[in-house]
Amino acid sequence: MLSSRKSTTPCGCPVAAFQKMISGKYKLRIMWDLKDGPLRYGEIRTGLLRGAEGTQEIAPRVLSRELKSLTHSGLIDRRDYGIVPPKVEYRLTRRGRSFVPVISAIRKWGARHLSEVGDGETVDRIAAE
Amino acid sequence: MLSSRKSTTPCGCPVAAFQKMISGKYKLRIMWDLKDGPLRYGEIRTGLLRGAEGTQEIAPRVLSRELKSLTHSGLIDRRDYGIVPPKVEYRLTRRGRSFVPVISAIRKWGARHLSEVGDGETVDRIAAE
DNA sequence: CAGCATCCTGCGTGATACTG
DNA sequence: CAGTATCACGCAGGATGCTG
Repeated sequence: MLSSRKSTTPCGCPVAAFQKMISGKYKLRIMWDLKDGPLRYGEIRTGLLRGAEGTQEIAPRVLSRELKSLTHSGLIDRRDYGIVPPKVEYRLTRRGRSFVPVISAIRKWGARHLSEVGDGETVDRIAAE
Repeated sequence: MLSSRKSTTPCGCPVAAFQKMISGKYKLRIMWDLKDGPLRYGEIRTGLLRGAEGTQEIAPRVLSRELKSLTHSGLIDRRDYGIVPPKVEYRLTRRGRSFVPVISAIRKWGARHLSEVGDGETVDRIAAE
């Protein structure tokens, strides 16, 4: 039954596409860190550890996955210097750069409306409109 | 040392908080649909089906979860009319409303840079900066 | 240094059936 | 109508250990 074809993202929800594209805990952070210029694999890794003291090290497998995904999405570009010891840099593509403002918007909103809530714990319902 | 406090979401990543808050396939879409005014449970459900032909019906459990999560996050408000047959409306809170522009930014970016890519399938790497 | 190979686990998501 | 109760499954994400 039509399982083969899903035609995902019909047209009514670029949001869904967006969500899939940046799904993953680190993608947005990676892009944000990259906005200041190219970074090497290790630098990205280190960067992701800042502000995450409880966290151990990011599993290489995971980081690698994220980077590949972003590369595949055309948001970042991988530059391998092909030397030893290895040196690989990641940088935002044009498309990726165009996305930075969006992340910026998200961060600004977060800064104003979440302050430091975010962990998923009781947001002290300010709800009541 | 510098902080015995775990201080989740240290400060360097409101993005992470944001991601958690809107994690879930429908949250953003729900909010977007809600921007035009209050909707009932069933209406939201129906709305989510638009543009998702391969998709079956959204599992009540899932939708319920999303709605609770959003309510808990203070982005939407649940209004139970307490009558039979049941009538419940969901609407954006002030905070939720403030978030709409962000979604808008996402949609705009998506419309311009993803068109209809999103499925996760070969984005035909436009990469090369 | 920049990864890849393997195993394991939690939870987000879906499907179905039932209720106030 | 607006949900809750169960069962099941795929996959993101973490932990090691190894390599060119």
